[in-house]
Amino acid sequence: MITTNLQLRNLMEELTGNESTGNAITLRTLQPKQRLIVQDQALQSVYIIRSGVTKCFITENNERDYILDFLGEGEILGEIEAIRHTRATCTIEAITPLTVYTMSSVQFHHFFKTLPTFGSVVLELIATRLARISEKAARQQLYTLSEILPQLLSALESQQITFTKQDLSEYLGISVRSLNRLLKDADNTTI
Amino acid sequence: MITTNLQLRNLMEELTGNESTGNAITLRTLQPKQRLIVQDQALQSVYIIRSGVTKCFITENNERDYILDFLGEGEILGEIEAIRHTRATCTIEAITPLTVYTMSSVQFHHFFKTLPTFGSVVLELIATRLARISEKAARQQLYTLSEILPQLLSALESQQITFTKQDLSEYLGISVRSLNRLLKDADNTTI
DNA sequence: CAAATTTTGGGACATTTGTCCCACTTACAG
DNA sequence: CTGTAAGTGGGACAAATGTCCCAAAATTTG
Repeated sequence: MITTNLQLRNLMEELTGNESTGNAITLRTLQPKQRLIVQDQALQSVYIIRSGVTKCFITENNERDYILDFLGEGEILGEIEAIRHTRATCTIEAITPLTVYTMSSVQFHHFFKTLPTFGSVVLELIATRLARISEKAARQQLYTLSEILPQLLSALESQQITFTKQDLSEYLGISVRSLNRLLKDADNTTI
Repeated sequence: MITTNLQLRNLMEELTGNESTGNAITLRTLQPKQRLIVQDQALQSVYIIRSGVTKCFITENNERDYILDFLGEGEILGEIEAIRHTRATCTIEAITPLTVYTMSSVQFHHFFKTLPTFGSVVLELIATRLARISEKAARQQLYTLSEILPQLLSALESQQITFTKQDLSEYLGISVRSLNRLLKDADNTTI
């Protein structure tokens, strides 16, 4: 539900404390609803979440949003854009108070090439994200929502934060109305 | 519609001809409907398409398939599994006669680390794939199919191969019946 | 604390999509 | 050439989802 990567979080903590790498990394804080990255914007930085949770979403031309994932501690942001030299493909918005490590895109490339641990952790993170989003897309197309909902609800219970119905429905790619209907029906069958 | 990566294809051609790297790469040929990778299977190799087209799909527990993408020349296969040390997350099936370059997963990691060009091309390819599948997922959730279909049809026209209705509907994540209905309606509005 | 705003819950109806089924065409093996 | 299988096209109905709308609850703000 909320992805994290403690390995990368710990590594960043280490790099920040290290004399030779620490001054390339700064910290930044955001409040809920503030946006770290805005779709179609050119980026100069790469971020790694130190604490807090964000939503990563795509806004289509019809102004509707689709939430790809909720990203938490140790997740990296803006790396796809740094690698591909493109504008932001999605928007990153804080849904809790947020602290991120910040480095320039150039520095990111430098770390990636010169620090084997950083390189392999980031590579694995991106590969994992690709697998996750692929599986999510498949699940959403192949199952009816009433089959997906129970999984989502149990995933929600183990989370410490609560999501708005709006966010949940955008994560599922359905309207709030449909989500409400499903939740009501789920209740009835449980009783 | 069909993704390709000529940069990687050319690079592989070069590496195959090169004395020091060539003997780590072999060629393999498949016929349409043959499977190069089967979901949940453990892999020992990484493949790069030399010629032909494949479909990359996920089979869910309800036996339905979702086609993530059609992969053509220069696309890499099995790299996610090599990076993450996991079993195959999807199945790769030839839909035309296919020739692939084959290398062991170990060799893949070695190339990635020691050949800067190979590393950066593969990294960029994976990043691009992540962006593509994210956009596809968003599009499928946020637009009605009648809005997506015209884009798909125009993409189809520029392709040299024809897809079965089955494949197209699995790419869209809908039933063949729905696809037929949409195609019929699209015709009527055009007339 | 009260007003204003956001969030939630749900009725009623339209639209979309799936399921089941059958007929017609096309490709291919014997 | 012929029978079988695979692929295509579509009717009829059921189920899922969206849209529009309104009211109650919760949250924020002055």
